[in-house]
Amino acid sequence: MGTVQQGGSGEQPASPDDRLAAATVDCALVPLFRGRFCDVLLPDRAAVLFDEDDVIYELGDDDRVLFFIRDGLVKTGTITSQGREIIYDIRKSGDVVGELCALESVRRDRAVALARTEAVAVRFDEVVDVLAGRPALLREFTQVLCNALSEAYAQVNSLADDDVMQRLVNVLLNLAGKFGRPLGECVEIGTYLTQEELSQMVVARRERVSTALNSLRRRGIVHYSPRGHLRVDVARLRDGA
Amino acid sequence: MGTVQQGGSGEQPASPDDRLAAATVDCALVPLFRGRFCDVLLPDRAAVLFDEDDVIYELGDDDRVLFFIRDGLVKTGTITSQGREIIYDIRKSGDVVGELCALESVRRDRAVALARTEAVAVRFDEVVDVLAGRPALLREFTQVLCNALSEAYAQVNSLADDDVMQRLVNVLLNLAGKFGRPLGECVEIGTYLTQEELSQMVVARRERVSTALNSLRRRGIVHYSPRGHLRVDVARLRDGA
DNA sequence: CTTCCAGTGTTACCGCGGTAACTGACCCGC
DNA sequence: GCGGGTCAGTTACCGCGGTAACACTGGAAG
Repeated sequence: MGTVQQGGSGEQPASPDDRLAAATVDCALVPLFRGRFCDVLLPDRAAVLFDEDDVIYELGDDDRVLFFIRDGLVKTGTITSQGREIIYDIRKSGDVVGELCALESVRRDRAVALARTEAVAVRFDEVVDVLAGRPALLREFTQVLCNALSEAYAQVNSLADDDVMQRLVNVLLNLAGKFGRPLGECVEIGTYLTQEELSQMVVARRERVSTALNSLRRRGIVHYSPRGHLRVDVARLRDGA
Repeated sequence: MGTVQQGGSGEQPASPDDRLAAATVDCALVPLFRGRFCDVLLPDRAAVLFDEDDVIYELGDDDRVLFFIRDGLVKTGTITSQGREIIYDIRKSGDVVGELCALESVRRDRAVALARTEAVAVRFDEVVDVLAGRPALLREFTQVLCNALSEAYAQVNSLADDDVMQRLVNVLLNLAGKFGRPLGECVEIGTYLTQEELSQMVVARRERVSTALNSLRRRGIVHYSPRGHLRVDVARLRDGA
């Protein structure tokens, strides 16, 4: 369940120039590393490695720890009392995971690596200590929380008045925004997700997502690219709904 | 839409002793005033008065302001693209409202007074300034955000695998926990909510909530008290679901 | 008193989507 | 090659809950 490695080095390039370049790219892409969060909080810390399907934390765990993703892909979600898995969000390099631990000692969500992931674990107490006295960082951290809250509310709204097709469209647009690379008319979603996983984001049966997806394919709005990656026509997706 | 009155005084008792007593009661009851938040942030500020049905802030507003409720009752929620109103939460004396404004300049939720409400408005910037350097307050504020997030996720879970009856039971248990006063075997929910409002919390049609509620009444789990207030048998409600 | 209306209670209809039960494609290890 | 496992695609059935269209009540306003 995750191998400890020495912080700072790891899979980063070795030479100072390379490291600077990598850092610049990171900071351009990501919300939390941008505001010097990494500079203040993360240097000289042990990173943890997770393989695909490794559980980062589980429902009911009582570690009050946040994970700052250096590299990789993580799903956050839960398993309902009836055993149904739901995915709240998918997070990538530069995002935080586990922010809900600020609430109580026992976790009400879970996080699982969807690919090999390198993350830095920081105790909630330490985060608070660092945040106090650094208004800029505090602002950023608050934004992270509010962003999650806002997306959760959006999910509730969507469940309230969208049908499965519309919810799927929402999920695809989100994914295209987060993981999309432009590719001709379309945007290719750079991460492979099974229909099962898609359906857990849509909150519907896999079968429904399958037929909805094929309906979009028949209309030429969605394509499968070679390695099973989805290619979506964002414009038509957006006004088709 | 809200009358400005001089902060600190208002409807509070005048003598020092009375004010201390009132403060003690407040602090015993409520999450945010408890931790000296009020002492640091709220003295000498103008309070705003809202009548029933006054809008505190609306979808699309761009004021980045949090409201600390001194007294009253406020619903937060939204109106979906299809015109359906949804209630995310109901907040009372001691709670904060408008925390989502940390995210962007335009509000994605709305808040409406359900009863005469007295609240202190504080710009988000100021909140950040006060929070910086006060870890205890920072912790509390983070808790407020995480609590909202956690409840939003719970709502998603509930929408994913509970039927209307179970969702209604959840809502009633929440209300009993927040606004309940013990009364014999039962707990009386101290605030009057129309079935329409209940249905907006349950996220279902009013008609369904009406029949579900009466089903609970016939089973003796829920009663109407004189002024239309609900009296619920928390124990049976909990294990009935 | 009567009128009006917000809130409540109920019921028939029907469509969306969960359930179940398959088939088929592809990949991996033996 | 063959068998097993994971993922994808499809369809018939049927139940929950949205829709619509009512009737009833109590309080407020005239």
